Amino acid sequence: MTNAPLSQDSTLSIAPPAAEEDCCALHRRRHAAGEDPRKRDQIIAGAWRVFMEQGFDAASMNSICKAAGVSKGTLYVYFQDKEELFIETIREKRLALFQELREKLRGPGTPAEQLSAYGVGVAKLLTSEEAIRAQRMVIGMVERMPELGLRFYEFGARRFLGDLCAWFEAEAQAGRLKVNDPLLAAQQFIELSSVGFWRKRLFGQQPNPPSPEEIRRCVQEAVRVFMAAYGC
Amino acid sequence: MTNAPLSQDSTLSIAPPAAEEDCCALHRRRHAAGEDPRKRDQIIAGAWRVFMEQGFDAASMNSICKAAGVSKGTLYVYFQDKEELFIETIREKRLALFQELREKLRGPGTPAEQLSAYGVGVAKLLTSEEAIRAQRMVIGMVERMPELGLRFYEFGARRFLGDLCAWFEAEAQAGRLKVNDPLLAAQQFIELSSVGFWRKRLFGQQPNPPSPEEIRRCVQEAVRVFMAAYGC
Amino acid sequence: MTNAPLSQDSTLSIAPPAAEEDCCALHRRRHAAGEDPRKRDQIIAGAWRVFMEQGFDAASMNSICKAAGVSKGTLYVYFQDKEELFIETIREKRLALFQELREKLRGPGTPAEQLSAYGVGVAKLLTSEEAIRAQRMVIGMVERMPELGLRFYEFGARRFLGDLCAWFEAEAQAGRLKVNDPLLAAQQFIELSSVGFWRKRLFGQQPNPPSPEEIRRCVQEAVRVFMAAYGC
Amino acid sequence: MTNAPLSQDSTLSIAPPAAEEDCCALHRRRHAAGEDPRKRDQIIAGAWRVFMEQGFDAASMNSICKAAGVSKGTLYVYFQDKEELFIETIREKRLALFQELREKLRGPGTPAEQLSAYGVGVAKLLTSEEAIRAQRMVIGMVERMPELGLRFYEFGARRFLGDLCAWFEAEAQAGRLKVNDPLLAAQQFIELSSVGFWRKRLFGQQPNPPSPEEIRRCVQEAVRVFMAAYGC
DNA sequence: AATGAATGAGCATTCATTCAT
DNA sequence: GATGAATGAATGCTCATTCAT
Repeated sequence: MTNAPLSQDSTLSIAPPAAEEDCCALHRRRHAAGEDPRKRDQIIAGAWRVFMEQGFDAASMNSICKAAGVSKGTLYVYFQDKEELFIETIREKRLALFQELREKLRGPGTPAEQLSAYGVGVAKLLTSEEAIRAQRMVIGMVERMPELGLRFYEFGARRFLGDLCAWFEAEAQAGRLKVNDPLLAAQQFIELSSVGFWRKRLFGQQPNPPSPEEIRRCVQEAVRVFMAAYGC
Repeated sequence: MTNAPLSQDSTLSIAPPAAEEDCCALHRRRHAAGEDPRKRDQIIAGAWRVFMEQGFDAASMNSICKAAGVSKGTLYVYFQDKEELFIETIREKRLALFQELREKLRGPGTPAEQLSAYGVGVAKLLTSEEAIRAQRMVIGMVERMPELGLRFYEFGARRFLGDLCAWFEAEAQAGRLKVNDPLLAAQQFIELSSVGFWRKRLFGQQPNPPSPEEIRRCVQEAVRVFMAAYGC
Repeated sequence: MTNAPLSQDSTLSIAPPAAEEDCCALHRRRHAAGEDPRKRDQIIAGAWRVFMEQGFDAASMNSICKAAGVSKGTLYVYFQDKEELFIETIREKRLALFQELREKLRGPGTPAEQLSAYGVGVAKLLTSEEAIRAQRMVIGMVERMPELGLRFYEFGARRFLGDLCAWFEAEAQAGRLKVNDPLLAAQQFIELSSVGFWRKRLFGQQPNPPSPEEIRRCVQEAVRVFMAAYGC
Repeated sequence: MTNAPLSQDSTLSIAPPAAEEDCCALHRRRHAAGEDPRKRDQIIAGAWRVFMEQGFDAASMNSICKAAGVSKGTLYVYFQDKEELFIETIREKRLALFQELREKLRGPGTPAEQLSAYGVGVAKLLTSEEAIRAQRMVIGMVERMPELGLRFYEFGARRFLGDLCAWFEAEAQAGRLKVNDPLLAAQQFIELSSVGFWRKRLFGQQPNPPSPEEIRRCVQEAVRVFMAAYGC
């Protein structure tokens, strides 16, 4: 039923680009039930807004309909039930959030510079308003929907750790870093990069994302500490 | 109607002042409505069990009554509504959880040894089953009950950071460590100590608390990294 | 959950006898949840009115609540769901309807007279407004609730057939009737007694129960036919 | 809006006069909206299948569309609403079921033989799976759709009774039977012929139609009883 | 003071019907 | 003329809260 035609996983755009419109118009005048990607995105966008503000249980399907601008019937054509809607909403959000980050390690500069760029990316991402909201919801639902937590972690944190890990191994082999346990090092670096911010944000302690300057400073210190321990 | 007598948020004393206590005990066996601390604890214990297993919304007041072994009427004498019961339950749990930790830094040994002991304590605490469940619930409810998150952080993380921070300042002044920004250093050390575990546990990625051995290893590395960056 | 205190299936009395009232009042002031037979009867009475007029599906639980003068919550304490309420309603009605009949065969008079009295009883019963409504509902639900039909037949028709059958056997042995297949004879006699009426009433062809005179005439003919075939 | 082509059944026919029909057939292959009898039959066939299995309320228009292989729009062109579709479906089924029977009384043989043949026909018909399902549905809906019950009885039972009645009158006049009240006699004979079976089948007590042998035996006894009472 | 039966607003979900394509 | 996506009123049911006992 689910995530049909989101080819690039990045367009949450509600106003569809004209080009695609034309293309569709050419091939078929009307979408099959539950198959119009534009409508699906519209529902997900509304659901996201409501879930984000009220959480899974407090969000009523009625509010979601209103927020999405579709009728209940339509909503239930696209998603079997509230749970599926939630899971899919989180999935789309996760995809949208995690898309951009992964290339930073391939950038130019010294290891410290590359690390720094990556650290800033991670810190910015993890503490962005949307990511925090998504993570809060997922964490809050882990007991009742364990799969959701697994997937979220798997496709978020795990992936970054993998990238970073591989990069550490390469750097170590090239003799530019001294890393025995690259996974541990990767985890350490990620924790250091968002030091304090993530936790604070999760608990609502800091209502707004940290400023770029705060992040920069934090990551700079993270790199300093990290290089002190692992640099040659 | 939070009839808790906790004036400074640190005393968990539920028992009413001695004078009244005595008087009561002497003159009548029976407590005023909603004033029997034993019954209050009993309710909180039941509520904690149910909330922990089902979360705030999915937990029904009925189950809580059953779990606590009291009637609905009684429950509503002690707590105004579900929300208050939840907040108080979390509060008690937080107090219970955070009680033990704070003395570790005053222990004997080199700075590295003291740090190590403290790191193990923090990591063990933060990833214990009860703490994880409590944190998940709090995080999941932050949007709807921001106060709850604030307090939880304030009286948990913040406090440890404060202790650690003060300790760093002292060690720096004594010339045993080189710490410019003790708060940042404290945050870094705490993140390093529970590296990876906390996040994983929150997301249900790791169903059981890390073993003492895992924690030991993780903290050892944390101390190593930390000392490399901040040691003299 | 269901039919608590109906020990002998005979008391459908909605207005409880004063004696019982007193007794209850003496032993406990209040009934357990879902255990007050007066309230149960009240709900069943309301449900019967609504089901009778609209049928199972068209009857809404809301209407039933209103008709019964109880809240939805209460209703759902006494009956697990709509289906159970329906089944129990039908059961009570069946018991109430079928209670009176069975003694007629033991009455005085010639076999023809006894038969006649019984035939009138059966015909009157089967075509009474309440019986017709109950039978219509049961028949209409047989596909979805086969048990219901089975029980209804089992405890209604089957029982009468059994009585009649036994009576025929006795009469045959006493040499007053010539009956080879007493079950068939019993069925024949019952069909003859309500000849045409039952079917007509079921299909709504005859809005009111047949008059006593009509019944008398019909049964008289039934007895005549029957005695012509089975009399000595 | 019942555009059925059933000329005799009391002329519900809204269908246009033959002339226009021809004209249409000649000039264009396409029927006016809701006028293609093949499509109408197709819908009725699908509706019958679904109604038969689920009953009026539980059957959804969606399932019926699927079963009939037409779209909802089309369905609603042919039938104003669910109720009308149901009524028409029942009507067609009634016609189909009752079509075959009426000639049996004109067959050869003694009165007893003719009666026997007719009785077998009636018993077989009334207890056939399709007839039982149809009758159950009609009976279950009588309260909400009284017309439906009236018509069903009128064009089913009533008709047979009429035939049989006329036959009895003829036989009586010919001196072959002694019948005072031919209508009563007809009802008696019909009840005797399906003795027990009809009721049992209606209540789901007997999941399959009675075997030919069972029917034969039952009718044989019916004829015996009947002739004992009415034969010369 | 304690109880738990009763309440009814609120929920997720279904489905007969309409109407733009 | 046919389609089937969209609608939203209506349903069965739950559960936080109240209050008579």
